[in-house]
Amino acid sequence: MDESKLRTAGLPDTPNRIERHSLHDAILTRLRDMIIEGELAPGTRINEGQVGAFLGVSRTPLREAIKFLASEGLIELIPSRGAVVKKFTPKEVRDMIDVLRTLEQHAGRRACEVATETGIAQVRDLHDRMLDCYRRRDRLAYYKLNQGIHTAIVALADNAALADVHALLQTRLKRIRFIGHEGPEKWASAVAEHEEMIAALEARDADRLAAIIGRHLDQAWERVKHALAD
Amino acid sequence: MDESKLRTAGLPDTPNRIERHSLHDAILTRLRDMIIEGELAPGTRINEGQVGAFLGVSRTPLREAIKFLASEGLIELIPSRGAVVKKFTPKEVRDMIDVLRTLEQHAGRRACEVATETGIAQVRDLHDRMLDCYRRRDRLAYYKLNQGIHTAIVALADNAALADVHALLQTRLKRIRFIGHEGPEKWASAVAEHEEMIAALEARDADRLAAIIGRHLDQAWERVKHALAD
DNA sequence: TTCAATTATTTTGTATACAGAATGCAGAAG
DNA sequence: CTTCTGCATTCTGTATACAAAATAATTGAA
Repeated sequence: MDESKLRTAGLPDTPNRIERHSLHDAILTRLRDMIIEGELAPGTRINEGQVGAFLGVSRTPLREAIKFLASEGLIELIPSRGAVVKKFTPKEVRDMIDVLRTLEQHAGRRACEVATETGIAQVRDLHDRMLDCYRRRDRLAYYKLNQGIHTAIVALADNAALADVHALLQTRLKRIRFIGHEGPEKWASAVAEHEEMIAALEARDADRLAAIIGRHLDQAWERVKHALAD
Repeated sequence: MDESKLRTAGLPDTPNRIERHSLHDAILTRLRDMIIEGELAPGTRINEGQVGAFLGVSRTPLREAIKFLASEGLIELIPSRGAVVKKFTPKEVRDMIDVLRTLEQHAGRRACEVATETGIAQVRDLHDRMLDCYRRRDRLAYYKLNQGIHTAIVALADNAALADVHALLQTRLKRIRFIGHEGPEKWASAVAEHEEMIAALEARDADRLAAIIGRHLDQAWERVKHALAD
């Protein structure tokens, strides 16, 4: 009796449910990663039978994942001819970065207004861990933390729509940034900029933060634009 | 010989291909409209069998459309429990409008720089047609042209990513705006603001245009916020 | 009567099957 | 040798079928 009562009454609205069907997300994430990491190169036609067999799933859930990624803009749907991995032109990349700058600047300003101290401290923490990766020259971990910091700053603005569109563009750019290997000197300056960003955020100096973010993303474009062929 | 030469050589890269398979887009558009127009109310669970039968298609393409709309943010996917029409909280709506303002202001500034005269003229044309609808009190046509003008201004900025994210938020807000019936006096002021917007654009006065867009979207929030219950 | 447990039904998730379109190839005509 | 046409194959688009999970209904017990 005690037990049953507990089970029905004591449960929170959303229990610690084990994600029963994560297969769908699994396919989605797997495909996305394959595109980002270049395993599926831009311009590649996605053969449903082949890829499905490779992932060990039938075409049905695979096609659903493809439709999802198409809406994300990573894949292009051509009627009766399937899906191809979207290939971004230099202008498109530049435009994405342009929008990203606008969004992050706005997020930064808002963050200066509404962020909690603990939230800012968490960003500082991420930054410290990123510095650590920089010192040990761990590029991949650095890269991930770098993205994480930008996402975290956007999150501080406490605006779901802002976070959504930012994540969307960030995802589309991931593959490009993955390629854009900057040299040591540029890497150092990028780290320095990050340090400035955090400082401005801690001082809640919105204008300064926005300016730094602007410069930071301009440099991101500089770093990346050379690696774009067609 | 002449004919064959013409056929093979004179053809443009992308011929006037009849869209053979528009069914997919048809389902997508139909579903989207059903959500926007409230035929599928927010919070409604989408029964695949039911809706599929209603639309006259099987569950397979329907599910694909649902996944697409889920990525657009109009539908929420709950594992093993299907899809529900996304219900936006007042804060979420406010946040969306906040981002929309940032995006449109940015677009406006860019448009002042890079827009062609003919492009601006086309916006003016849309505006004139909208005025016409206003005079004959044709709300639906007015509404559509209103959206079209905002989209057109964004398009003038010539930035695909910007247009993408703008369209995304615009779509999410469509249903809300569809509800937000403003009274005659507010309607008049909205029209006046539009007139100012076009004038600023024609003068390529970026700051003024941005200011007007800001006010315009603040008012959009004012108009809409009362209609939001939960 | 009320609550819990078990069963029945519905509904989602995935796989398979089939029809139609697109691609590739081979042979015939020029 | 080139080009066009017809055929075969491959691949996409859609429908159907089946398994597992979730929801509803029913029965039994306190």
